[in-house]
Amino acid sequence: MTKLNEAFYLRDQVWQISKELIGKFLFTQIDGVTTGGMIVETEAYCGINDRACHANNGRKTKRNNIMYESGGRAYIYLCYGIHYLFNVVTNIKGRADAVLVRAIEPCQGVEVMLKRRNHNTLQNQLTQGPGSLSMALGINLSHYGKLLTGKTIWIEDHQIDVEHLIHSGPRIGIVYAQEDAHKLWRFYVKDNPWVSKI
DNA sequence: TAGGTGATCTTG
DNA sequence: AAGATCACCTAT
Repeated sequence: MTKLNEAFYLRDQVWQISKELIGKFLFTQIDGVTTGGMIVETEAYCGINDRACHANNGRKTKRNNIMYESGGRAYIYLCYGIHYLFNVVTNIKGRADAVLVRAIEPCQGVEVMLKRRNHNTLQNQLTQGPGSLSMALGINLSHYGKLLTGKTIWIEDHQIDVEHLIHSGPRIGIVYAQEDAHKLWRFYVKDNPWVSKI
């Protein structure tokens, strides 16, 4: 039950970190209420040479500038005008890598998550897909840039060994990325019902 | 399967 | 300045 420390996030090779985040636990604490669950699906986005990454070709805007800071912070952005997507910034300052968390298996604060999502009963859609997950956890732009070593958003290691269950495939929704669209940088727990449907 | 919604990029 | 695109989700 230890919170991942800064050193975990400061490393290179974001795809490795993306894979290691499977089986870890993502939490938020908002208004005294903790919500969260086990990460079951992630995608790696690798700096200026990855055509699918927001920092591709050195792009740096008001939206993505936090990607260039040192790892261990939250990069959150509005997608399609509606959904807030949560990413984990990794690598040292100046290297704009990030991991998109795409799905969690809920374990804490289910009642509050149901309310945030306007759901009555616990179903897989509650935290399936990056937009849904963020809404369930109450993540929005007020969390932009927050340190993941802090008390609002953080990730814990519960010593669960899922490595043998992790599969990989191409990332979702990035067909425009040409040859990079074929990279196997999406990681997920095989046969886990909380993983998003393609 | 279409449409909502807004930041960013591209085109003229 | 206008138009296209986009790391998505929900209800037809």
